[in-house]
Amino acid sequence: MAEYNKIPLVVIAGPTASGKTKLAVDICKKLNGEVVSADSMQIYKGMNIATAKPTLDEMHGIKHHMIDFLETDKKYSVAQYCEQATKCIEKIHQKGKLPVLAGGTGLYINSLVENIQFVESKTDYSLREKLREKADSQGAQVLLDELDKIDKETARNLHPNNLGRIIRALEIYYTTGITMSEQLEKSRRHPSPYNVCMLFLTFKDRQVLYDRINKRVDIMLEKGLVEEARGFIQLSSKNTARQAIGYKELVPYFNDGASLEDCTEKLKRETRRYAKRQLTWFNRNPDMKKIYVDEMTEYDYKEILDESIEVILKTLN
RNA sequence: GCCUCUGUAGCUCAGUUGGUAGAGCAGCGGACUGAAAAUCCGCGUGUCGCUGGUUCGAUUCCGGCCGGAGGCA
Repeated sequence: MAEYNKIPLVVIAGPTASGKTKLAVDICKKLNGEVVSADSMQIYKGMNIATAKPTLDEMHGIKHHMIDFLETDKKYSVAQYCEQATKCIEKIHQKGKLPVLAGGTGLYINSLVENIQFVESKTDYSLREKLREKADSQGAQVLLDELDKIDKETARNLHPNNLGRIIRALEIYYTTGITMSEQLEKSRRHPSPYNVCMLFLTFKDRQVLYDRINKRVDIMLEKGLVEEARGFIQLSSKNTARQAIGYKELVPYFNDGASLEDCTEKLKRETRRYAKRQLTWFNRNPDMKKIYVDEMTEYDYKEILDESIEVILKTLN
């Protein structure tokens, strides 16, 4: 039931190529909303084709936030995302409009909706570097043992191969004095300010989603993905933007004479795997209302939209 | 037409001196709090082409059939 002191918020989650962009725009048109993107790659300027960033045409005059604002050599993080997106949502609400959070980055969506409070201190890259060197010379197990003495609970849940997480857990302790598990508990002390309705676009038949993905990659190529990629593969692999699916898979084509066909296959496969990880992420959230889009052709689309609107109105009012 | 090779997981292939089988890739499941389109963990999913025979027991040995590749004509 609605709570009057909370900000109404619609969330549209789903794997890549499930139709989030279109649905978000149509919901905004019907309910006087604005889109807030929750996508870790669409934030970057110029990365348009590979990220399937909505075009002006596709936006239909609906305002989109949190896309296309960051230089590709800049790093970004969940914490920054939550800070910026939260402000966006407040502003939209103050204007009397409905914020519609749409995207495929599960971590961003959850952290924002659940109002996760991140640690105050900034990322300590030099400390990370030191810890990484230690792992290189003495093995990751040494770091995990070190963590185990500090924070048994977190250490138990980490595999020695997952070095990045081990380092992060140590970083939190060494820079703030509190352990990762304490921080996890602390991060949830603030209740969510949102009266939220979450829709999850998903598929009964996985193959239908995979077919859509394969087709979409072909369309991206027709739109000039190769040319776009040419401009980004020079980025250092340290850059977040360089991790986008659609560029790194084409590197062998540019540099090592691999065939475009082979790279395209790889690109499709990586996109499918990514979609699977997204499904895993969203599936575990029981608060999301599943909408099966298997038959989301132009013909049935109206039904999906109508159902979405109905669920939203019922949940938010 | 004859000869040779070959048929095992979705694909490429290993293997069982006869006790119903295992690698890589693909796939599936999961985790996720400052990299998250990232990172990491777990899981063989199988009428061993079909059909007779020998055998306590055949995917394995033998015969026939079917499919594929090559050679000789």
